[in-house]
Amino acid sequence: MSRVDEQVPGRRARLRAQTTAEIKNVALKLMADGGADAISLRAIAREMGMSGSAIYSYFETRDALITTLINDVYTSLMDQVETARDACRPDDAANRILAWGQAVREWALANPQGFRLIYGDPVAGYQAPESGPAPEAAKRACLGLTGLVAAAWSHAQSLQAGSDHQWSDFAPTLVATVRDAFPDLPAAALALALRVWGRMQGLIVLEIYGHLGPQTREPAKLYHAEMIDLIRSLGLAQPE
Amino acid sequence: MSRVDEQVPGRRARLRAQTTAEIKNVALKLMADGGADAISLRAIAREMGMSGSAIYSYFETRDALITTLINDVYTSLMDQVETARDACRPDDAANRILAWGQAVREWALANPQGFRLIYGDPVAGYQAPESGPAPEAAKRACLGLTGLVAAAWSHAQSLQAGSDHQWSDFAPTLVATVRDAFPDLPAAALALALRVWGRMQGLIVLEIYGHLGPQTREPAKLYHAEMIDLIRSLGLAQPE
DNA sequence: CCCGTTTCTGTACGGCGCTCGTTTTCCGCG
DNA sequence: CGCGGAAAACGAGCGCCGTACAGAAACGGG
Repeated sequence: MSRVDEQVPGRRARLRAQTTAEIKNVALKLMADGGADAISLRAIAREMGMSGSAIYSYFETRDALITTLINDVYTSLMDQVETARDACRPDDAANRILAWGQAVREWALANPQGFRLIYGDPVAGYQAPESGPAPEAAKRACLGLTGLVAAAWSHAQSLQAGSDHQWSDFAPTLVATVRDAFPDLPAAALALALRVWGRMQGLIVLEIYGHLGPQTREPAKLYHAEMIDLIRSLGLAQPE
Repeated sequence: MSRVDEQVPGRRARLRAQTTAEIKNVALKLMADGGADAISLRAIAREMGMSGSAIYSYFETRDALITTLINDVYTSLMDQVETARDACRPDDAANRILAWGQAVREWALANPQGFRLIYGDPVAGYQAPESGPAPEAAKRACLGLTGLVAAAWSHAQSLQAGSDHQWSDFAPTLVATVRDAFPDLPAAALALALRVWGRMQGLIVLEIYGHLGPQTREPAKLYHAEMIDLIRSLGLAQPE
């Protein structure tokens, strides 16, 4: 009830936020060279010039730090991907798909360890939480792709015969979100979105984990061809 | 020069092989529940009732053990996949592709930690060796897929316009093997094979690493649909 | 100014990979 | 049979790690 009343953050809280941010930055630096396993609380503390156990004032456990990192990194990936998509005109479905895919790949190449953190084995015995920003980001990914598919659905629909997907095949919350955003879209379109997701990730994962490198010198060309084929398989005219 | 003469392996060597095998089996068991990071030399030794440092008579380092495991596991995967493929008649290109893809997925679901070991971050700071059984198995995968593509090439060729792949885009040893096995195949077909690889892996990776589970209850249906679409995109008639 | 909360420190425990000097085991040869 | 020597196993120790805990220090609101 002081004059300044709710100077909401408070000096103490500001310092705390700053230290928390520094911990995360150092952790990201350690991860960038050395992988997720190189993220050690003691190393972070050493780098910051404080005692190892002091970190525990900011993160209850190493897993908690990793979880936070995953949330941050996943969110940053999705931000960048959505930005790239939105740089194309909304009615240019083909180029929006291409932009999405290439944005994912470029982000992955720029942040390989971050990509591994999100999509790979993040850390020993780590269990992905049921909810939180990371699953939220995964849903953004899946939903964004659904949007891309929705824009192409009038062309793609006729090519999706043969598989009989039900709404009950999917997670209720995802279904709710999708049906809210795209009321007229059938379950088959959501299935197609998930398949598109897998198709965009496949080559990237192989590349990031070093399985493609020994086979080809032109992974970018390969990925581009795959995206073109994907666009064609959705019944869209090829871009450019 | 005893009566048994050259009982070539020798009793000692047999014991050694047996112990080596036991170490690997215990390691696989530890990996099956707990992931690759749960493979600790001390835990293996404890399980086997011997001193921790004794393991070093059999494996120079933990990474050496992991490398051996990767080789074994990767080879077993490829054996199983090739067996599944060969259960289809050679001229039934579509079903051979389907069999290949589903064999990979089923193996992955049966050995998720093994799959992570091969295609994910196997272990802290682990660097894939340049040569050895594991890259060899990767080449088998890639080459096997090339065979599938080759069988479909007469149908697929016309659909691969637009991308200009050169032989020089690929690893020389891979090119040599491919051109030896399929002399008439162009570079574009090899590119297609790599793309098919990525396409088969994409959904599996998402599923194994738990990104698909929260979204759908029917990953098998999804994967099957993807394989059907893949087959269609190669210009083949859909199976059964 | 002072009390309570927050933050930080040092120490400790157990587990890890790995090294090294020592001891045990046991094959193969004379 | 006995023995020499190689292979294998041991155990202590080093430096890491995550984590727990008790006490000291810093600090902000009353």
